[in-house]
Amino acid sequence: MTTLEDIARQAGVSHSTVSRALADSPLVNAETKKRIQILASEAGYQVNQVARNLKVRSTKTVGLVVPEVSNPYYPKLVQLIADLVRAAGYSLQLQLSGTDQEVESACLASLREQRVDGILLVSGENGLVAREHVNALVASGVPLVLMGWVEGTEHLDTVTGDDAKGGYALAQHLIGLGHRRIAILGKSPHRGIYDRLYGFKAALKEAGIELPEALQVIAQSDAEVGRGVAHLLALPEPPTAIFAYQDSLAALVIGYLADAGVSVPQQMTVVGFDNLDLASYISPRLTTIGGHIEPLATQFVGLLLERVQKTALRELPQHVVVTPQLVVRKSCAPPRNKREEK
Amino acid sequence: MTTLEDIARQAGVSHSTVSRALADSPLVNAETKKRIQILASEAGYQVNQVARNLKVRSTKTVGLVVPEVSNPYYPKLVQLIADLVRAAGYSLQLQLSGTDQEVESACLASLREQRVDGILLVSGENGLVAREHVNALVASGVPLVLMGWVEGTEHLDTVTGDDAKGGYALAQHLIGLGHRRIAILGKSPHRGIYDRLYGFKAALKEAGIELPEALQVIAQSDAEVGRGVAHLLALPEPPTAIFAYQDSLAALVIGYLADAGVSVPQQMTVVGFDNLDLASYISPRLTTIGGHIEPLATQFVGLLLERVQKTALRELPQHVVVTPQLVVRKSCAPPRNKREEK
DNA sequence: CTGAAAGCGCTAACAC
DNA sequence: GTGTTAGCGCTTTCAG
Repeated sequence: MTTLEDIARQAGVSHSTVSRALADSPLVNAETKKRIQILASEAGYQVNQVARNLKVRSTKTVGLVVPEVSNPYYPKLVQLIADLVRAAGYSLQLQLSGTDQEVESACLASLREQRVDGILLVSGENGLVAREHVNALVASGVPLVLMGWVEGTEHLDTVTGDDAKGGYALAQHLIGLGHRRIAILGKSPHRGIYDRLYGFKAALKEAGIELPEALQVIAQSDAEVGRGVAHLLALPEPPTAIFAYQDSLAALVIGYLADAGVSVPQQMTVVGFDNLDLASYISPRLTTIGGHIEPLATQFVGLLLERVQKTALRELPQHVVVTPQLVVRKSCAPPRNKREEK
Repeated sequence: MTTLEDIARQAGVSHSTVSRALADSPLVNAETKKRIQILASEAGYQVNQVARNLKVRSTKTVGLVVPEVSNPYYPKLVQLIADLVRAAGYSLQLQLSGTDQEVESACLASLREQRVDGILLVSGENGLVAREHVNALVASGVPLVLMGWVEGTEHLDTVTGDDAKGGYALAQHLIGLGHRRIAILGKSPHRGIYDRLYGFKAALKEAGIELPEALQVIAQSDAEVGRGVAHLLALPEPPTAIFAYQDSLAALVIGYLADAGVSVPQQMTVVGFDNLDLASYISPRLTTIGGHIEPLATQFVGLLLERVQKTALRELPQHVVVTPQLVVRKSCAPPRNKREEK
């Protein structure tokens, strides 16, 4: 691997001159600079960032920890973040924390050892657990911003979507369509997802609509979604609409409904949440809540880079919240009885 | 940031002893070792990997460059790779090369500057373009393995799926079902995807089935897929089956067919390629070609780590090819006329 | 404008 | 067993 020294020798100058020349410093004679630059590029020289980083005490790298990338929500986020980070001239160190809190800790530790300039932490579905780790990190002055709701993080910079508002809008939409018997279906509501249910339920309550236990199904796996759908259909009085509180779940629900010969939206209304790409390529196209991911990503890296770049005054922790929008597509219709009434 | 020196001072020993103790070297007295370890953990000491890397001339990091992560094919791959890499004790440096060859070059350059121990390069859809860069890398001895078909890479380690075989199997399946009028639809076939078409066409030819121009539609965007579907349906003699040579395209096709009131598989058979997760959660569940991604990922990182770890004898370039399987689900049926004949 | 020298934090001979 | 020393390759004073 060629070093500064190597090309310094070739150019007959000292390695510091080469360093300056390659940094395009005005302190070096234009001609020698040119000469050195040419020499370097001919030799295929590339700075050794690890040496450079050691010296300048910065890596121009931000760490991103997300739970996984096989759940389609995250890739969308990662792509946006990656583009923003790159645009700002930083590299991205991606860590997948899985669902395991130990792995999350390990990720954080690794990033710190790597001396990344800042950390973007997306809380897992079970809420963040590596709290001590995070606190230690913050205490040690590493800029960190958190995405997702986690209890007791007022002292941290955070960005979150206003899921409650989204859930509320969704419920209102269904109610407006005439639905009164509405089911909800999804994974057990951990903190990350609790709010969308909260808002949804609030709207139902306001409208005086009951949400009996029988219409609330918890499904942790694909197979359980299938069983849940079967359960709902077998009810003496089945729902006319289902709120699957993640788009991928909604897609699954639509599939199981089709298996049972129930068509969407004619015989059943289904709505999701997040407006992932899949929402627009499944059929019927999904009515959902969206538009939050992009601003979330922007604020996420914006906030971090602000912290990273101004080494000076450390201000109060910021809490950004982004309001999502209702996205109306094709998966909803008035309930059957309503239509017949007309 | 606490350093070895800091805790050496606290422990009243030299920094090298601390270094040894933390590396759990047997060369240091058991008691002092214990004492140092405790001290270090209390102080929240974390090695400075950048200093360490500089010294040991290795980063225990591998670079992964993929075009993007918003196309659902890649996240699946990235997840698998990330898990394998982590399991082997390496970190992952993710770079998104986009569709732009300049960006790809920049990614490669950045990884090299970062002094990653090896590079996993997934060729973009347009085939790899940063050839000079890749050659330079290989010449400079950085282990690199390439995923995806690219011309003139016999001198590189590569892993590829046998897409031709997959395409062939798919066509045979359709033919077996009785289809004779079959359309293909997808992006303009660059090298990365050419083979699946090649195999598909070969099977048609063998069976004496024509594939007129009118049944070959190129669609670069979502909207064009819609137009393509409309075009096919408007044909005097429309196809009875459509091969959309990427799962996400197939999903889109199914959606547009639904818009036109054409149901799958009753009125139209649709098949995809890759068996992404979405293939099993859209409805109808998609018949496709799958099972290649996992072995591809395994071989990909296996090959790289082999190269990275044995600094000794550099063997001949390896070319691994993985054979995919037909995955039969619900999106195919015999063509209408056939069924009526019975 | 350029060179000499120091030092980032660590590991690994090499002494003792 | 432990300390001393010498770098890894780079940036950046500080002198000239």
